[in-house]
Amino acid sequence: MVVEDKKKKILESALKLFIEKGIDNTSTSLISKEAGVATGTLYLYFETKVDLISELGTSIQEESLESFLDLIESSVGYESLEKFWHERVEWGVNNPDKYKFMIQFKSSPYNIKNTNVKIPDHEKKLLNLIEDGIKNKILKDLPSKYISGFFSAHVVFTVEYIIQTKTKERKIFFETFFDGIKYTN
Amino acid sequence: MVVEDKKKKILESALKLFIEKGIDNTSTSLISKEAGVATGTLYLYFETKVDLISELGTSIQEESLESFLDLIESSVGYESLEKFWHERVEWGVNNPDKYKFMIQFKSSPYNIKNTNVKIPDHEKKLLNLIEDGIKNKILKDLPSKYISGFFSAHVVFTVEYIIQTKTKERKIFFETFFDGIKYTN
Amino acid sequence: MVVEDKKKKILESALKLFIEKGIDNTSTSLISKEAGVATGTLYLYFETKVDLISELGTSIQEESLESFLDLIESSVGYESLEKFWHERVEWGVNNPDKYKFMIQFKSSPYNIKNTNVKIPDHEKKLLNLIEDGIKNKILKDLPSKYISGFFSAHVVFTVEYIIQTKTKERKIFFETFFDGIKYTN
Amino acid sequence: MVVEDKKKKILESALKLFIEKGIDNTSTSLISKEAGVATGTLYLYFETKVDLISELGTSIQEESLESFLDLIESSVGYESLEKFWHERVEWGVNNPDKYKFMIQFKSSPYNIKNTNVKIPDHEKKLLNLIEDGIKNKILKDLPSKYISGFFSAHVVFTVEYIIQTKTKERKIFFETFFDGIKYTN
DNA sequence: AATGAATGAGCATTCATTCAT
DNA sequence: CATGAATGAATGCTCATTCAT
Repeated sequence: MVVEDKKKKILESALKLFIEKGIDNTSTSLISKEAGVATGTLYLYFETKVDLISELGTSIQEESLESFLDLIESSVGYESLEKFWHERVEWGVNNPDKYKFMIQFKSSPYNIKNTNVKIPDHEKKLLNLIEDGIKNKILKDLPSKYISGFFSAHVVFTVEYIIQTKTKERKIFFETFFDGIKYTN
Repeated sequence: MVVEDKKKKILESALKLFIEKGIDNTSTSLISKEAGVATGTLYLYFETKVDLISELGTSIQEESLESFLDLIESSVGYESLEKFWHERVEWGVNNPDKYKFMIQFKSSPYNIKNTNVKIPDHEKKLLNLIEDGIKNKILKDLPSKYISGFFSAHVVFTVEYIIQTKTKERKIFFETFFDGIKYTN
Repeated sequence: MVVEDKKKKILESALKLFIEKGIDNTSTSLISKEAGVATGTLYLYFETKVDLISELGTSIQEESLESFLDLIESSVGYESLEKFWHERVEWGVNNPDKYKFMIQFKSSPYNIKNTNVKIPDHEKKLLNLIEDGIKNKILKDLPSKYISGFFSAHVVFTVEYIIQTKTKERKIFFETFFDGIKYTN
Repeated sequence: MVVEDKKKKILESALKLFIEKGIDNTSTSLISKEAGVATGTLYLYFETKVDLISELGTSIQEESLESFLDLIESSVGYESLEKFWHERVEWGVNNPDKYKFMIQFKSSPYNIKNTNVKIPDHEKKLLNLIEDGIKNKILKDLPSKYISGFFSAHVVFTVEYIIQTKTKERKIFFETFFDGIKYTN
């Protein structure tokens, strides 16, 4: 219990500082100080700074996908896509720090995707659903990878917008995505 | 002339290395070596490493907007928006290094927006046009800031997609943006 | 009994690791792990790492002299010297790890000769015997300290040679020492 | 000139401290302080601490052999061997610090013999001479490696003895070596 | 302007030692 | 007696920056 608390505290401090100052401008000694532990203690829980970064990034990615995976079994249409979109946006809005770090981490050299199991899994499912949607003339005939990428980019942008403006709106934002990809004859 | 050439060489070397190895993993001495000048010479043109980074980021941002500003005088509609969008996307596709760095720089702790002059200027013009579009029922009644932000995010994502897939497609991608924001009754 | 077993286990583990990796590249926590005890346990038996090293060095030195002391009562001549020499060489050949460590320890900064009791004792006896030998024209008229030092150096070198070459020869090696110091008119 | 002075100063300081405190108990920052330069300066001249140690060890070994190599062409007998022996002993007595370090370095894990060219070269020559001596019944019929090793061990011991006692004697010491290996029927 | 040797604060990491359990 | 999590001083090394030439 207490042990896990200390590790948790270190991860939280790291997260906070990484967002504030950037990963490379945050020293391990500063993380320790922020977490209220000695410099050596950090190395009791993480072999290297890179390990700490990786574990933080991976654990947040997995956490962010937990609820998402439950939803992914249905078929694609306005409602199901909206549900997915909403779930992701809401997670980002409710976990702004983790969200910011996840974005930063994903495109960083520290993200050496190898132990990721869940993530490609969920991506594949989303792609399958999109391809179904295209076949069934619910979605435009675009590369499925373009649509899934667009989905992610749209979510990221919307999360940032909502955090900044603190707006309660959601539906109209989702529709800027869905109207862009829905099938029209 | 010769002086400016040296400064240019340093900026070019920095850009190349920043993309290759990341900003924080690129030492000033390595930049100097790559540029073929002495370590001290870099400090003749830039007070600090941060200044070099800022100047590089700002100059690329400005460069990317040069052509954009000329276009911005017209009125908003499918054609003019498509022109803007196309211009931005094409610049990104044709200057992938500068583009990558610009994205990286914008969300880095080094971008302490303060010396920006041109950028808010052009943003204001885009916002004005969007607001006109909303009033004239060409665009959906959304916050104009949301639309301009969506525009940028869509461009960024599309550039990345095009670079990765080397596709020649453009129009269908633009339409995923425009169909999302165009007025429908 | 059990207590002494634990201490013994620590000393044995330390010896093994010191030879394998060197004293300074062996951490106390590694010694503990090798000995199968907790890190803190080591400090129940030794105040500091230096104390552990000293005690190990001293105890091995004493052990190596145990048999030697029994022999030292006789008079100097080819046979008695050969007996001494042989005893020492054989102990080194049969205890190569302890021997290696002893040599290493003797010339290390950790050997701050102060607690030595037995050692000078035995050296004095050897010196007395040598001085008798000189008086009785059995040995060359050399400083007795030179002869006793030569004795030790010759033993050390020979032990190393025998370990490396695994030779069974002894007598001819002893004679390279004895012929060098025996009286000739 | 000045540059070489700085490097020389660092090597001298390192030598002094290595003997005083041992290699592993001497930090690079202490070496820098002793040499009167900044911590970073050391790394201008040596890539790593290990490189510094290696260069120091190798350069001293080579220096110690310079005069030795000239002598090695003659044939083996009392006089030539005495000349070799004397040369080596005198170098050790005149360079006590370098000598102590060389001994320490030779048997340390830092001596990864690979770039040594001169050293095995000279050893081979000495072995050849000894083998000639054995064939010509000048030396005892012992393994030539034993004799060459004995030579080195005898020199080392004698150097230590002379340094400690400050004696001027030489010839009688050499004879404790030569009488031990010379042919007798 | 240009050079590059020199600086020293700062970093990631280790490890002898302590102490609450 | 025994444990092992926790400590923090110390280490080897880097690098932005300076300055005498």
